Amino acid sequence: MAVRSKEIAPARATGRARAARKQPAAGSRRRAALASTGRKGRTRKSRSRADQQAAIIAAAERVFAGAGFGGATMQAIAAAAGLPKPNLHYYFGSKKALYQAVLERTLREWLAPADTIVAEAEPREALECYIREKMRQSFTRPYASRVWANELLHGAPELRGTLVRQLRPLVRRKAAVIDQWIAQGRMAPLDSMHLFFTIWAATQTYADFEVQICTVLGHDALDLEAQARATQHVVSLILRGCGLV
Amino acid sequence: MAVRSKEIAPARATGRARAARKQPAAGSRRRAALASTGRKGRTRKSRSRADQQAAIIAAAERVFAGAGFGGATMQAIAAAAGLPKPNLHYYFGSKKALYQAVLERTLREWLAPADTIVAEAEPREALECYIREKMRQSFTRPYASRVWANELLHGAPELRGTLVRQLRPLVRRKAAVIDQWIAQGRMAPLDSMHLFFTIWAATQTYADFEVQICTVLGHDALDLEAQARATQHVVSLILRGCGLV
DNA sequence: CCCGCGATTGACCAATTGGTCAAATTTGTG
DNA sequence: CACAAATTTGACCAATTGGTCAATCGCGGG
Repeated sequence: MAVRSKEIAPARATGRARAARKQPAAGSRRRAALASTGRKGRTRKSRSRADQQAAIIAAAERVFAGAGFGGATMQAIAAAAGLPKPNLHYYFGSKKALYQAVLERTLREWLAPADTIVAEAEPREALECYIREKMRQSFTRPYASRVWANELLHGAPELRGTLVRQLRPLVRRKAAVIDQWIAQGRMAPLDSMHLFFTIWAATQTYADFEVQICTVLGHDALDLEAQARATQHVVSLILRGCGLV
Repeated sequence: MAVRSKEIAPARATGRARAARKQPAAGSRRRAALASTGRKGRTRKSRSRADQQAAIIAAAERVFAGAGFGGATMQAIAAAAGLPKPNLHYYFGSKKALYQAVLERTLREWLAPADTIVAEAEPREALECYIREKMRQSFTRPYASRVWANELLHGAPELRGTLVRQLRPLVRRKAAVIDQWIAQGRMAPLDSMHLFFTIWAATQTYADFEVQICTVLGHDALDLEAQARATQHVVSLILRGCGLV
């Protein structure tokens, strides 16, 4: 039943024509953004665009976190954002592009807390601050953490480059700071890069595997008190593990 | 060659009849399994069946780990197992059932290492042994860990019940042992349940987020030496964190 | 007041997906 | 050997999915 009467509709606009049409949209988006920052006041138009994009990204983050890239549907994201599906394509072109926009936003937040780790700081204070900030992120933005975790879990096909270009150099820099502290005898000798892996794991587990933790603890969700308790546990366990009393 | 003399077979078995037809298969499967254990020797048939199922589960584990439940396709699993797609349905009925079979297998391995944590044991030795076993699992069966992680990440829709019925009681029992050790002054005071969360996180991160770790370390994969180094790091950090020198 | 352009939308594909079926083929057994 | 049950397989289907498109809407500038 393969052959049908479809042999009539041939070349029309297919393939690369789409991409060509889509790029202009992206172009004008960038233009609009520039205009809103540079010119007198953000016009209603560009503001609406930025808002719309932010709303879509927020909705997409929730849906991707809940179902993974493969399990999420543009339909579901559109519904979560309260928009018809073609709007998503209007703003982001494709599912993958939208996904990357979500990941990009996450990366920035993910890297930020490491700022506290600098050679001039006091080791104990710097690490405690870093861990607390990571814990705070896990509790306040669990969806972002889950999208990130999901991507890594599946081999990070969309951001291998980013890991190499941004995460890796950052970690090496921060690990050097810790090595310096160790050399000065200010903390126990340990593998500084692995220390980061452990801190990430110990903190993000509260976002990524929240169900497991809540189930084991017998809570419905982690209230502020439970969050404080978890934070205190992670901080003291790791600080003691680092020989920082 | 497609349409043929099929117009003869009409209303026959359709709709709910399917499920009915599939159940018998499952029934006979169980029967066969019993026969193979109870009777003289495993017959060629039942062994073949068990082998086939094991092969399918192994293939499914890889594919689910790499793409999540939503991203994995029965086609891909069939290809990975070297079988035509209908065979998967013959053995497991549906994608979800196959997924649950994979999860079930994982759970058993997941729970096993905790056996070392008993009141009679020496805290330091028991915990070290537990952590090392968890690390070993991460390195030898990363796909299983990822399937499990993926499921938790997305809210564990398929195994909430299992978490409540099996994981939770187990953890409570083991946490009680640790609390006892703490009460006896044999290790630093800390929250025993959260200690488990941290150990799980710190160990499984090497399976779940392997890409991230390899990228940061600049390795292609973690060779035996790197594995030993990671294990040593986690063991000593956590033991020191527990006040076990 | 109207014009132009970006934003919105419903209707619509082609491709893929999970799942089915009936016809073969293999296997164990009386 | 013959028969029935178990297994394998290619062809097929309905539903869903990512993505498209032409028609429309609405607002700000002339």
